[in-house]
Amino acid sequence: MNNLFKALNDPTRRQILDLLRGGDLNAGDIAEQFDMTKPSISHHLDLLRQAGLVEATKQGQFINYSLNTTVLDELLAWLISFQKKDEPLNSTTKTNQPS
Amino acid sequence: MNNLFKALNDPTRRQILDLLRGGDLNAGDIAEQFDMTKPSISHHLDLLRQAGLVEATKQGQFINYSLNTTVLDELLAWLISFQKKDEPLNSTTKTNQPS
DNA sequence: TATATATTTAGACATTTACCTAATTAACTA
DNA sequence: TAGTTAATTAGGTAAATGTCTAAATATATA
Repeated sequence: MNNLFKALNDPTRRQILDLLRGGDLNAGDIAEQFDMTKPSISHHLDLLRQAGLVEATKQGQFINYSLNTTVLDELLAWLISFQKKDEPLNSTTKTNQPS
Repeated sequence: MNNLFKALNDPTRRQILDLLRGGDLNAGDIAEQFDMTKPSISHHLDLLRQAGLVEATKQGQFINYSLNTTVLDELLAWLISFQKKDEPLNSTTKTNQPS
């Protein structure tokens, strides 16, 4: 989870993920969307890859990046468990009801 | 979202959230659970508070910390939207079916 | 083969982060 | 009121982070 949270803790990287929802892109096309140098974007892509959020596949001289959301499942499960554990385990406990 | 991701991007802070699932605790009781000084924990609690993940209420000389999971809803929605957008918008598109 | 293009790697730098110790603030209690 | 306890604030430090420029690598093409 550490790499995942680290990867998500940056607006540029989250924007990259959002971009890739529209379909695969190569590194250059991604870099074009940001006011930042290619090496910087390359670094961000590397962190996303380390977290398993994107996959990089070489296609000739280009490198294609695609989204991989399966890693997010773990995070999703963690979040959902919070919503649940917020209530007492015993579901017979009275909660506020409209009278 | 920035403060939220920042707050979650630290194992100690995530452990504090996990701790608070068991019920409210004051700063000292939280600090006791970690091999770290009180000022350091105080700092972590501050970041969690800034993100809206915990609420601090003074009770005499103690400060009570309680979990607030409503902030996680936003993150949850963001994550779920990823799971969806991964598939083409058009739901009539053929997917792999067992033959 | 020489040149151009796509991308990464290397190295430097400023900022942020996580931690510590020491000092401060606030509240309780003998 | 003096002393103790709970917690934060202040200030310092080492490590991590995000960015840049310059150099390197790999592929394509004239």
